[in-house]
Amino acid sequence: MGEINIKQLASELNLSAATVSRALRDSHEISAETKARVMEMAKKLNYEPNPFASSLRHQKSNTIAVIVPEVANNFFSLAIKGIEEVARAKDHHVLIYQTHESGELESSFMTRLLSGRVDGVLISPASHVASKDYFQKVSEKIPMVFFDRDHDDIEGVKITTDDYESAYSATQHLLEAGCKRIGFLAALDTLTTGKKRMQGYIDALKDNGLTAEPELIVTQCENNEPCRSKIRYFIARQKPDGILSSIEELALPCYYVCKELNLNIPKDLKVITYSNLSHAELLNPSLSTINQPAFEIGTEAATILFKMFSKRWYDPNITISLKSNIIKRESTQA
Amino acid sequence: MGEINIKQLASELNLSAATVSRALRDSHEISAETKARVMEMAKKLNYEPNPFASSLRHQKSNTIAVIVPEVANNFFSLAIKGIEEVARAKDHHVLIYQTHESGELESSFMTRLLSGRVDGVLISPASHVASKDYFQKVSEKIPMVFFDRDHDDIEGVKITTDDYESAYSATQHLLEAGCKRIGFLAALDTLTTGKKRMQGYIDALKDNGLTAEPELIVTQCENNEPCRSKIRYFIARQKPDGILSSIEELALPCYYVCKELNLNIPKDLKVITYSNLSHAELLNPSLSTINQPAFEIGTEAATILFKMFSKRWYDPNITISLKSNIIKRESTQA
DNA sequence: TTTATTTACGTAAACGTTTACGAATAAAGG
DNA sequence: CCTTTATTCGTAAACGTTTACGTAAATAAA
Repeated sequence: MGEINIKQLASELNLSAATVSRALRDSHEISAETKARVMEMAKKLNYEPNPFASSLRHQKSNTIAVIVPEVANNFFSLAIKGIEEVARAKDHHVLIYQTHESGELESSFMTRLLSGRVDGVLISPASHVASKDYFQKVSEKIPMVFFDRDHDDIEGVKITTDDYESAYSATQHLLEAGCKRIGFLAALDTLTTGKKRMQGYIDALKDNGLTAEPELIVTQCENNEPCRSKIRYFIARQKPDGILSSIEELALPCYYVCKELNLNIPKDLKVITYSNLSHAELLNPSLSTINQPAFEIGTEAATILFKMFSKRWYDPNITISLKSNIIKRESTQA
Repeated sequence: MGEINIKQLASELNLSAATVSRALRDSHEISAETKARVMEMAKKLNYEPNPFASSLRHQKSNTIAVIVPEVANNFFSLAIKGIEEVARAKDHHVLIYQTHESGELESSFMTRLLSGRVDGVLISPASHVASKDYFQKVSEKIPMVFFDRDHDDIEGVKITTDDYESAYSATQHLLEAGCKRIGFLAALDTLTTGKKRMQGYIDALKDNGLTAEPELIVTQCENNEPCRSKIRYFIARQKPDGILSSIEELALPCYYVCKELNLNIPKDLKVITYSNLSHAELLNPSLSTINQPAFEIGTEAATILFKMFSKRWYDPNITISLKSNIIKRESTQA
């Protein structure tokens, strides 16, 4: 580990470790002259204080944890970017954990964070839920903020987007583009996020005199290979003329499937999806998206976490909703 | 921080802290009966050992650092995914740092890691270089692996891809598709990575009886807004009929620019680029890519780092090159 | 001058673990 | 029976920092 410690540095200067420690933290108890001597020698010897000793003594880690389903995801990588930048400004370190949508893994990460390894947690929960006890347990001990995803039966500080409204608007948009038979590719249906998106879809249909038929809602279709064939079967069988996808990973397979089935987007099937694809405009056809402010969600969540650290945040149970941006492109053209 | 510590746990059991510690680590010095009692009570009281005390004592952190230019990037997020998975399997924690291509930031991160905060470092260096001393300084103290990017004048363990060969092949591919005037969008030219890509381009031209004309090489064009206008000017002025881009971020602007200039890809201009875009196939036209095995680079780099930890790796100066995959699509069709 | 206050530093304890060393008991060997 | 060895556990020191407390000298107030 680190080479030189504060005692060696102190003896080099004929000072006590206490004085050196205080000098380095610019304490008023130390003379300017001594401070200068200490600083110089510290730089000369490349002294770096041992963070574990420091954390042990202070009972704080200057570290936060970010728990996400996946890093390699347009939304989460952007959110993490935002989080890291805020943490950097606050001189904190960022630990990353991937759950791969597993509740068990998530539970294991969370409970192990109770050791004091981090001062706070930013989490976007896994969709496959085992137990939920650990959320409560952790948030009782250390500040915690949900971002993007959350459970409606868990209290906490939550940064989300306008999932209901955006799904409603997107459905409305499909209807206005002439769709009569709109399919919904569900995901995250164990989470508030997914439920709201579905409810927005259902209500928009209802408000337009239509009913959401169960056979038009595709569920249990996560990110793996059977997914595409399930979608192919759905499109071939149900012949929807519009699709609202609740995650990017389900929308892009539609493009491939339409090629296979010789269907034209948007003539035969219009597609709109939640997505943070930065180049949706370059797709063929360009893809209409519900774009979530991923970066801002990250910065906002992190900012609030730091406010919780400094007790400048008092509401333990609040949901802050940021606006998504619906961008209409060729894939939903009338 | 953590609520209960080992002393309280011990007193609860009428044992000494030492015994509890040993029991938890399954030491042979402790009777099976006692171990069981300890385990049970530890679970009951949700005991989590304080990692800082443990790290302080052991002089190891069970943590690795990943330093990258950006997290929100198709390549790096995939690499990080791979790294995290390997670290998970080894029960290590992963700290993330973004340099935003700044050498100063990178330097600051690196030198502060000398405190012992991490047992090893995985780094993909920033393109804007300040000094390079810190690479040497860090790698002398703790295991360090370069991935994807590196400096040719710095020794070390490096996981890269076949940059020279892939650039050569891509250029060859453009030539075979009929290009006579191939532009090169340079990036990372301070790094071995970028230099090799350019050399591959130059040599491929030379081997085909052509010379790389300076006005066909666009440099100093990083990821920001002036970038697109620079590319627009380049295409309008130099009228290349083929472009090899050394990073994804420079290739996609070509698509936008060609729309603006009413140029047809691939008829008027063929484009191929280094990229980890997962849906290059869906672009209009579908984009020919040099696909780097980002995930594998991540896992390979991490695996080697762990071998260095356990002294099962002896070569301090070696470059391991993984093969990139050139995927020819519509954007380079003859 | 004496006393009170300020300045500048040192001593030692504490943070929570781990582990070298030692000790007590039990089992085994003679 | 005594001695040796194995088993099981406790004591105390150590990891490197920080900080409450103490103290000596210098300065100010009386």
